[in-house]
Amino acid sequence: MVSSVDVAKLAGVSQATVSRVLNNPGKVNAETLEKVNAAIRQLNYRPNAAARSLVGNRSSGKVAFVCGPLTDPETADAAGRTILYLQSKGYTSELHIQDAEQPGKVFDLLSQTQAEGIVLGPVHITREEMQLLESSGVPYVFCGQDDLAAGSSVSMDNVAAGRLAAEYICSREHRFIGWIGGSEADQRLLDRYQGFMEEAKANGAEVIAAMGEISDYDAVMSAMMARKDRPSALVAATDELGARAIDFLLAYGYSIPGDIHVAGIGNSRQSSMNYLQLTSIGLSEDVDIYKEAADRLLVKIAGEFREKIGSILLQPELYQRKSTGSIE
Amino acid sequence: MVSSVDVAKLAGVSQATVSRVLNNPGKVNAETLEKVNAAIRQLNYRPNAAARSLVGNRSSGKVAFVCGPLTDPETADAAGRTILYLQSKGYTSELHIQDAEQPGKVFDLLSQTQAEGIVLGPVHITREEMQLLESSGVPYVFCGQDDLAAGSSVSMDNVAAGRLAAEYICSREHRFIGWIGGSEADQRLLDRYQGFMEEAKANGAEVIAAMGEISDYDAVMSAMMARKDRPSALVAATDELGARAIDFLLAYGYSIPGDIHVAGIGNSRQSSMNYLQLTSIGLSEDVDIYKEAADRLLVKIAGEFREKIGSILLQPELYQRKSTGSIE
DNA sequence: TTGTACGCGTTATCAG
DNA sequence: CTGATAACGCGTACAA
Repeated sequence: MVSSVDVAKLAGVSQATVSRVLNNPGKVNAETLEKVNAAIRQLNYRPNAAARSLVGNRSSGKVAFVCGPLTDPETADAAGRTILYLQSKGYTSELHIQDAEQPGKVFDLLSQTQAEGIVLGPVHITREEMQLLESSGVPYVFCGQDDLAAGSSVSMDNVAAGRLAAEYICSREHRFIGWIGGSEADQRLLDRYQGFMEEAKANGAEVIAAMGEISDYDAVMSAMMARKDRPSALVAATDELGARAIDFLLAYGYSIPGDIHVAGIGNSRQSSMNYLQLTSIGLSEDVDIYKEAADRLLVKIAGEFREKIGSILLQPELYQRKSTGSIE
Repeated sequence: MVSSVDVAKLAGVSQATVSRVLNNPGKVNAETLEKVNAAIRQLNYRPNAAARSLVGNRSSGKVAFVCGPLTDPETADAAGRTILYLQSKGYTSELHIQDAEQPGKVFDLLSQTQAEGIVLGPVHITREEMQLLESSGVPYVFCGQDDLAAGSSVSMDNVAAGRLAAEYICSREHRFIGWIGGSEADQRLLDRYQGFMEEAKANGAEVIAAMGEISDYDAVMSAMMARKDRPSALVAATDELGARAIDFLLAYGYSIPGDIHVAGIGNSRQSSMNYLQLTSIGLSEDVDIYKEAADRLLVKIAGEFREKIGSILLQPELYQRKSTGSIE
């Protein structure tokens, strides 16, 4: 590694002068400045950020964002918004993606991060990993799912969303309902499932639940639709799963909503597309929980005291679209 | 900031012992270990990563990925795949998103990065910024667009894709064709546009081109479809733009492909969804240019010599789907 | 097993 | 305007 000392040697000046050229070019003789810059170019010198932040005791300017695979448009949107917002605040984000096969691994790399704070998106996290995170002392914020501990989180009320979905579907006279649950490793989905089952049971509806990884998706759908008492409506735990359900159903010759109704949860951008028109339970597009979460994290980072910042739990609403027979 | 010295003081040991507790707990007396750990907890101590990397002169284990907004599913997919793959190789990725309003800003933060290498996805980069990047000495790889300089890149042949799109559409007897170009700040799109125009002209077709930011999308589409000689087919520079075009057309009462044909470029996952069925020119889903690009970057990082690694330019193929009247 | 002492690359404070 | 020199927080020989 080429250091400022090397540059200084080549330029025939002291290391301090090199430092000045970098930080206070105005306070340096034009002639020496040129000499030093030439040496910098010649050696391909890059100041070492680690050393810089060490002496300056300045912040690393880095934040970590943890989430699931970006193939889910909702997740991608979450990551994109958060990172872009943090960038505008001068922070660089590192993205940690949880792999369905080794969900815990993401926290290993995370523990080695020099990020000043962590935004936890929709990921699966065990109590134990929470403990580790908590004890690490790094400020963190949950976004999209409730905080298991009593930290701070900004999220839609996932249980309520599940309940609302069941309530709506039952009000449409469906008695046999399919639930497409997605990965069991996602706390959001479990919450939604819980709310959904509660309300469905209260309404006397029968639910056929299918949980599973996205990779088995076709098998899950086939198994559900092959039954004699096939459901008249499908509720998916996310819009992406709902979209995939529609994709599957179309491939198998079903018409929607003619043959079967489909609804999702999340009210993502794609759900409102005219070619999809997926009824969904979620938050308004105006609500930016990611910006909110990022702001909270920045407050935590800045705060000398580890203040308790309460959680925000937003109530979801119903967005009726064509996939459940409603004309918008 | 609480340092290992503070911990040492509180625990009544030397700083070196604290360091050992952290890195070699086995080589420390169980009793002292407990004492030190208690102090660590009490003070909420976190080792300073900057200092750590400074002394160890160890690699940062970080790679930067630069791309456009993740709202484009293709981009999100690119980022997700790359990051996940790099994670499996033990690297942490920082994600730099180019903002359409300040395209150059992303390189500012990038230049301060401690990353060992950079993957440049679909972004707009000026010659000047390329120079800066090149002279910084950080290994980099282009992915998804050709390298402006003669570095190394892994990409679909975007010009060929545009040409193929034009060739196909013209073969379907369309004479008035609309081109939805997206942002002018994306080199990929400009390449595709160039190829498209060449081939369209060669076939004697008339093209109405609409470039513009995604935010003006509705206006662009309205302007195009309001013309008396409205196009009978639309070709979009990306599948995402194609999907949006279809969304717009459906909202305005058009039927696809009945009233108008639509094609995209990229062959993204969403284009093959049954609810969208967007004809597209692109690479097979099997081809993982991101893994390939990441591998090349890792070779560059590892290599003592800055070897010249040639570029890969993959030839796109046509994927006919319902949006151009083809039954798959 | 533990402590001492040094150096990593940089910035900042002094003298000169 | 420039050059020594002292930190910054940590890992690690080496000595005890």
